[in-house]
Amino acid sequence: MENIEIARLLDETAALLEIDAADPFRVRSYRRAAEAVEQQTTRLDALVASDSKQLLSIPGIGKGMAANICQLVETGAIPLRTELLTKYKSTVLGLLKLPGMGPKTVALVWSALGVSDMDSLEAAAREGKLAGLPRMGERFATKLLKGIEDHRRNSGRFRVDRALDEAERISVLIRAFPGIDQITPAGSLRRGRESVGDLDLLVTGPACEPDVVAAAVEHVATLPLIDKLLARGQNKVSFTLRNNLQVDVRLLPRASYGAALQYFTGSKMHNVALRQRAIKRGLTLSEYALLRLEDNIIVAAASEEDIYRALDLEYIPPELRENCGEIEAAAASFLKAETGGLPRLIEFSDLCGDLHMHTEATDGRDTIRQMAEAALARGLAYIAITDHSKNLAMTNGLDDDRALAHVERIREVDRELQAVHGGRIRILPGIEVDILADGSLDLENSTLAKMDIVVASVHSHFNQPSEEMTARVLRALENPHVRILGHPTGRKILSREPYAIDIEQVLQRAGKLGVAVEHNANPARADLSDLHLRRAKEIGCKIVVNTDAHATEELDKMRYGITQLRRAWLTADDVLNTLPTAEALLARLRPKP
DNA sequence: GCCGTTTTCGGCCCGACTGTTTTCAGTCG
Repeated sequence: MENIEIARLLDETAALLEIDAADPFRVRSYRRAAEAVEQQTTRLDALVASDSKQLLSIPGIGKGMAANICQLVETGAIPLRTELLTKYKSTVLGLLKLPGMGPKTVALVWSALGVSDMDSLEAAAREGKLAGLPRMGERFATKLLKGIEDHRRNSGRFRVDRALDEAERISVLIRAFPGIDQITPAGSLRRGRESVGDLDLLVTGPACEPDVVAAAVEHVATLPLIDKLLARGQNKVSFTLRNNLQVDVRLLPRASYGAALQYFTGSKMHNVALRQRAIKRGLTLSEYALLRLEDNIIVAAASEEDIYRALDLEYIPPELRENCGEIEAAAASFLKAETGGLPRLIEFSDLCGDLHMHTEATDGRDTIRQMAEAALARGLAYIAITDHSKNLAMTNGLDDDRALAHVERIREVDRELQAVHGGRIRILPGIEVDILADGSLDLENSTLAKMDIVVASVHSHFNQPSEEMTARVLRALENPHVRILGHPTGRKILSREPYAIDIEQVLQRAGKLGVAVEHNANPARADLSDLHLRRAKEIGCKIVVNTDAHATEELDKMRYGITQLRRAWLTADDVLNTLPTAEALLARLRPKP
């Protein structure tokens, strides 16, 4: 059983307990355990089999929860969850996803009307049956029906690049109001998640001071791109766009901007842990300020740095704020401890090369030269041109003859550009070969021998048995010409479909063989999640972050990749294409046979 | 159910908004 599945079942148990009006702190402990499980880089089912006592070393997991996890792994069920499901149908959990429907309300419609799923809730609302219940007037029913409609239309999350585009579009409109200095996207977007559920925008400037903020709020609440206005308070406006992305805008005075930024960046669990830390120090942290409890004196509020420092912590980069060890590490850094401190995370400027891109020779749009010059303009020192091989016929993939001719062209352009740019950009000849069903590659080894960079990729992951696909990749890694495993999981970030490949096995093998594992920086296809990347680092895999660019402007996608590497706690030393020259990089990859 | 410079019991994060409440519970982030 995958960790994500264990986490899901623990989280469901928490939701059911909540509907059952259980002790809220017990509910919280199940939630906390679910979060902790989701963050683990090693598989808990393996841990249960080998040494289940190790579960207790995970923060948030005590004796009771460890027993739950053991039973779950061994029998596939948590007794408490099973018991609650005899009382409530599992479809009630879906009701919690509707706006305005929390555990109390779900329990109420269940006990009063026998409503246990979305269809019957919708019917009850339409027939006016909700009106007899406390706190459920006509407006509640209207809102609920809209919520059900929206949920059916679009209940998914948004890709980070799309959310960033929307943030920019909205920011331009808000900035048109006089007295707005700064607009910062917060929430999961600032933490660098690959998808976001909603968009948090924090706004500050003279127009956001308490005595004048009403006018700015009015400006935001009447923006032309608003589809539905959801809420409007003294300094907050919530709305949805036509694509159903929810946007929360908060207008805040300069003096408390740091506290607000910290608060709304989250994550929730990070904030909870931080506030617990504050209380232990006689302080209290809110979105307005860090206050001393005894006399309400403001200790810090204007900047995030001030707040972390006042809590005896080194500044924690947003990407790490998931409450999975960053607070302990920041405390160690603050105390200048020898070990266990925060790492200096990789930055965009650390990257020196991109080893996976396509040209017009196959399904790319631009030429070898254009790609190289675009890379140079972005500060890179080397690239590999890795067009598709023949098996991908729809991309005009290269057969052996064309691939060999392409190598010659690449070397020729490399020589030309060395003359023009004095060797500031190098182009390595390469190929992205397809891994066939039997694990062989679709070009001759004699062809691959001419390439500096051979990226092996599986291009049809889905609807295939996992064992077969895993075996296929492992066999391909045995080919000594392969130096990079291309987008190994082939996953789609917005669908939660299970991976077609056993990542653990593949990473283990890749690490042993010294094959680089590429992290594809295209946000639509971020192939290794941050957790997989952490695991890859633990195993000692050589990690390469690439764009798989099909046009010059796609090289900019490297920024998303960097964010995700930072989320995985990676430093420049963990990533191979931070090495300054092509020669240094090639020396660290598996030697050519 | 977890946890411990408040250790084996008694705590456990904070504030705003909504609807319909005439004083606040429930939801949300």
